[in-house]
Amino acid sequence: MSTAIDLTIYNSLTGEKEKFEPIHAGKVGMYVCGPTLYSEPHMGNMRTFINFDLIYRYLLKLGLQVKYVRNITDAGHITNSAGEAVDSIGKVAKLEQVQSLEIVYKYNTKFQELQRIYNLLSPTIEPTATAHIQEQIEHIEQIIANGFGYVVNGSVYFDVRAYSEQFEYGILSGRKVDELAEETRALHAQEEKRFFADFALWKKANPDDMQIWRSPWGDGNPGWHIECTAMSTKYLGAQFDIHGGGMDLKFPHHEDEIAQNCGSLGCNPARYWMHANMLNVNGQKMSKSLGNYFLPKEIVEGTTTIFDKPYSPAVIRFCMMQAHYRSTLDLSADSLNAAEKGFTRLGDALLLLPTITASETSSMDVSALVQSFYKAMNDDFNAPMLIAALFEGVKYINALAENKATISATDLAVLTAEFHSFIGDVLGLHIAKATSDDALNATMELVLAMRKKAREEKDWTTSDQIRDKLQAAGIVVKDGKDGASWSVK
RNA sequence: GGUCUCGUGGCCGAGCGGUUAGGCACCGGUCUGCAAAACCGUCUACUCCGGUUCGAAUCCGGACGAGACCUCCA
Repeated sequence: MSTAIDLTIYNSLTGEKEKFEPIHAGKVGMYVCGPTLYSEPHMGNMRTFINFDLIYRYLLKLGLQVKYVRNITDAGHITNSAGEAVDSIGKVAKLEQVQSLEIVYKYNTKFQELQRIYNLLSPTIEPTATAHIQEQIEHIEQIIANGFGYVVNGSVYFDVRAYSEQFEYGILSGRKVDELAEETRALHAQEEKRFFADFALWKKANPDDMQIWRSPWGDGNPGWHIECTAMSTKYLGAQFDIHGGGMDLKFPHHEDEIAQNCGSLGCNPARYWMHANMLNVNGQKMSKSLGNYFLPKEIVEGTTTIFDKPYSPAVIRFCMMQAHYRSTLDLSADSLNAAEKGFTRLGDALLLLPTITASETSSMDVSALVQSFYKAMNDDFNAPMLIAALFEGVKYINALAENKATISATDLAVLTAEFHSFIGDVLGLHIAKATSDDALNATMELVLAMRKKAREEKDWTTSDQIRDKLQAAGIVVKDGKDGASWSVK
C-alpha cells in the first residue's frame, strides 16, 4: 500500500514532532528500557511495553526492517532518595532468602508469560545486564580515559562538571546543572562524589552484596545507567534511531545515558527519544511505592479488588490504544466496559467481512478510508485516530451487510486486507472467531434447529427454555433477521 | 521551592486557528412472539478572565485546579 515512509515522531529531545528519517534507509534501530526483575511488572509497566509494541508493529507495517532491543535489568545498583546505592534485586533476594538469580528467573518467567498474554511481539533481542558486565566496564574505562569519570575508593563516578564543559548535561530533561544544585534536596552518603550531580558508573562491593563482579577498580557492581549504554552500543551501534522508555525514566536515567554515550563515544545514542506516558489510578501515577497498582494478570483473571469482573487482554489493549501513548490514561471500570463493547463492535464487523458480496462499484471511497488509517498512525502513532477511522469502516461494513451500500471486488479485497492488518498486526488485537470445536458446533446446530422448529410452531415455552438454559451455560443466542446465531460468553 | 505537562459534553478520550473525531452511556427508531443482541439516528463540549485575529477548544498573558519529574519507578 503506502510505500513511502511519511512518518512523524514526537521527539522528546526537541519537544517537537519531526519527520522520521532512519539513519540507514529502510532500517530502524530501536532500544527500549525494559523491566527490572525484582517484582512482577504491574499494569503501568505493561502500558509502556504495550505502547512500544504498537510502535514496533507499525514500523514493521511500514515495511521497515526493525531491530528492536529491549533490555532486561537483572543487576545494577540504583541510588535511592537518601543517596545510598541499592541493589533492588539483591534486596528482594535477601528478603526471600534466595539467590539473586532465582529472583530474576522467577520474575522473568512471569514477564515472558505476560508478553504472551498481552500479545506483545518479541523484541529482536532481549539482552541482560549481567551478560554484559565486560562491555559496561569497557565503557566506563573509555569515559575515564576521556576525562569524564573518576575513581574514588573502588567506585567510579561520572564527572558532570567536566562533562558540562564540552556537552550539555540536561539536554533531554531541560535541567540546568547550576539550578540542579539549589533544587536538589540534601543528600547523604555522597561524600565520595566531587559534585552533587555526579552519578555512579561502578559501585564498590558491600560485604553483604549477593552479586559481585571483578573490575579494574576492584570487586563491585555496575551503576544503574551504564547497562543501557553498553547494550545499546553493542547491538545498535554508537548512534541509532529510536530510544524509548517510560516518561519517568527521562531523568535521571535517560539523561545519564546520553551523558555516558557522549562521554564515551562522543554522540547522543539516539536521534529520536520517545517517552510513553504513565498509567494513572484515580488521577495518580500507578506505582509500587504508592501501592495503587494492580497486576496485569489480576485484571485478566478478575482477581483485583478494583474491578468486579475480568477483562480480556485484547479489551485492555484496545482500551489503552484509545488513548495516545503520550497522554496519561486512567483505567477504570467505566472505560474498560466501554472499551469492551466498542471492541466487540469492531470485531463483529471484521468477522462480517467474508460474508460481503462485491458489486460493480463502491459507494464509499475505500482508498481514502484506508489512507486515513495510515495518516493517523503516521502522525506520531495516533492510535485513537486510527480507531476512529476504523469505526468509519465499521459503519460501512455494517451498511454493506444490510445491502445499503456497495463495494467493488478490488475495494473489498483491499478493505479486508487492511482491516485485518491494522486490527491484528498493528493494534495487536486478536479477534476471536467462532469456536473451532466441531463437537460443539454440531451440537449447537442441532439445538438451534430444534428451537427453530419450536418457534415455527409458536411453542414459545420450549423456545425460551432453550435460550435461557443455554444462557445459563454461558452460550448466548441472538435472534437475527436470517435466523439465530450463538456465541460463547 | 525549581522544571515541565495538562484542564474537552454523563464517562473515556482525539483534535491544537475556520470542517461531525471516535467509543461507551442516555434518548428515539428499525428488527422482534417477548426479550436480548444487532443496526441506524439524535444529543453537541472545550476551567475561568483578558488579549491577538475576519475567525480560537486550538495562539499569547493571567487566575484557579490537577498531575509528573527534581537521583526508587515503565
